[in-house]
Amino acid sequence: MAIESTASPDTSPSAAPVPPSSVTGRVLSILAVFEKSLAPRSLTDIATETGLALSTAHRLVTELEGWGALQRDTHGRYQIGLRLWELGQHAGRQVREIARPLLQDLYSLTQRTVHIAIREKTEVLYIDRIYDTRRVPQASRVGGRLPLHATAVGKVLLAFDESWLREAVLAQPLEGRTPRTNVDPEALRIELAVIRERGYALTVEEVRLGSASIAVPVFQRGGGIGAALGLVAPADEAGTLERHLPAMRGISRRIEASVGQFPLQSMGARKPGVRS
Amino acid sequence: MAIESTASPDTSPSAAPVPPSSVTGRVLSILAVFEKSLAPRSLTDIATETGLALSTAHRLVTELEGWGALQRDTHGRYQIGLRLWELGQHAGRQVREIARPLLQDLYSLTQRTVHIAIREKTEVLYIDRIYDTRRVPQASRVGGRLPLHATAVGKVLLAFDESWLREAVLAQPLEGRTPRTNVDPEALRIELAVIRERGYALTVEEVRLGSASIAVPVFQRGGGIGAALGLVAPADEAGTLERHLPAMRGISRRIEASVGQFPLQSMGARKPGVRS
DNA sequence: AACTATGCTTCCGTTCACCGGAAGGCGCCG
DNA sequence: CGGCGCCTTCCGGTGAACGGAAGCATAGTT
Repeated sequence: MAIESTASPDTSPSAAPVPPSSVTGRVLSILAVFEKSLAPRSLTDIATETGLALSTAHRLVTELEGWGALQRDTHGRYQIGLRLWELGQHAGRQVREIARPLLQDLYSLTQRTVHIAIREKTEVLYIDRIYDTRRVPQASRVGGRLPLHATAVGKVLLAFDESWLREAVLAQPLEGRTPRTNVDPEALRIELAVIRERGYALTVEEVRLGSASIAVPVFQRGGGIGAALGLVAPADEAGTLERHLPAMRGISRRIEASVGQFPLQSMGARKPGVRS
Repeated sequence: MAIESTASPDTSPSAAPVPPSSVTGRVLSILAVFEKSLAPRSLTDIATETGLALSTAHRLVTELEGWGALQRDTHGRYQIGLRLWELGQHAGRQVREIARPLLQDLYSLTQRTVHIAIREKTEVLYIDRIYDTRRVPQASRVGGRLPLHATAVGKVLLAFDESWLREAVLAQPLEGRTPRTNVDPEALRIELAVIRERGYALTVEEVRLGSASIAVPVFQRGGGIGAALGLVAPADEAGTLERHLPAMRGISRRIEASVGQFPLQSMGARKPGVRS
């Protein structure tokens, strides 16, 4: 069962993409083209980026368009279609529908940008967000990813997850997003222990200069962390972010309670070995 | 170019689904299974619902899972995967990112559930929504659809679109969601003319008993309607909904202005014949 | 207006990936 | 223990997919 990883260590970034041998793989590789950027592509672009023959790309793309997985703009270029968007809304739908109103409550309590995120592989994935009216510049967006070690939500997700996972992430090279990002594995290990102890993470300008963030865990019924609830504010508020903790913890409890009856399985990553 | 419509007028609802002949079609039919309900399916379920042989379903589903289009829960059942959700977020991303903060502004001005919707084929598709803290029961959800003729946003979308489209929808059988739904084509035609004249639609208990709704159009730079901005409230507020119109129109203008520079093409449906 | 460039669409004979019946696990329940 | 439901693997025949090439459409150029 060799998984044809799309994140292959391709030596030449712009050349010779290997077209998958199965039709399914080819179709998926067409969809994957749109993961890199949201820019609309011409048929030729798609054929080039996937390594497929033009006529093959044409046939597959036409069928995808007919179904609604892709759609064409006025120039005839292709983009992800609405039907895929709808379909994607189903993934973890309960969680988002439950969390959204509670996120709003948190927003009205704090008047700050708030978001909820989960861990996907070794990155943070932002599930939903309510924006501050003051429009603090954001480093991420809903559906976007950031490294686990640089964000407040990421640190929480890491601190409360299993130790083997934590060590695996710390063992990788850690990207520095700003001069203030903590990229020292040893220092991070200590920081995560502190976070686990006091129950929240606080970062200042580690992901973007000018903004600070605080986050608390959201646990699952069966034990283990399911998500993280975060709040973002201008860096000059960093000293007073802790005052939002009671509200954040209260909302986190309510999310845990509401989500509890649903397994919440769909959103979390499962470990490979499943027993019993 | 016969489009293999999935919404086929299947005589027997639970039996004999015809498996598409192309691999692409089969893959898509597997994804389509999850459009009906968000319930996780076993492999056997998928094979049954698509009409595929078990071994075929197994092969395709395994490949989809490997890529991340599907994922398995603890019982081994399949669901839409996170990678598809992320991908879907790309569809019409600008529009949603631009509209979201403005929707929030409208919410803070009105303190009512507000949403933005577009037309997809002959239905309303809800793009985004901010929920009222009072939790008025909702008939729809983000990513969900409702008939054009029964909702305020739908009526606006219909009223300001081209006449051939309007007539086509009125010619179809019109489903009544509640006893108060207007299902008479002639009466609807008149109502739509009134809506076009005064610039907004108002519905009371047409989609769900106990709730009323008001909506205004959002036009595109190039002319033509792009979306509709709606507000939902308990039915007893029906008489006073018009007081929200200034706020709604103001926000609509701002959405038009912000979206203007982007073509917004991706979200709207295009008519078949494109000239010049 | 004629010409060139670029990109999309259609066609069709060859071939290889897909299909699906069948047989072999695995876990559950009576 | 034996039966059952469900998942996974295997393998030979075959038809759907492949891709080169030719035909169109549209925009840009002399």
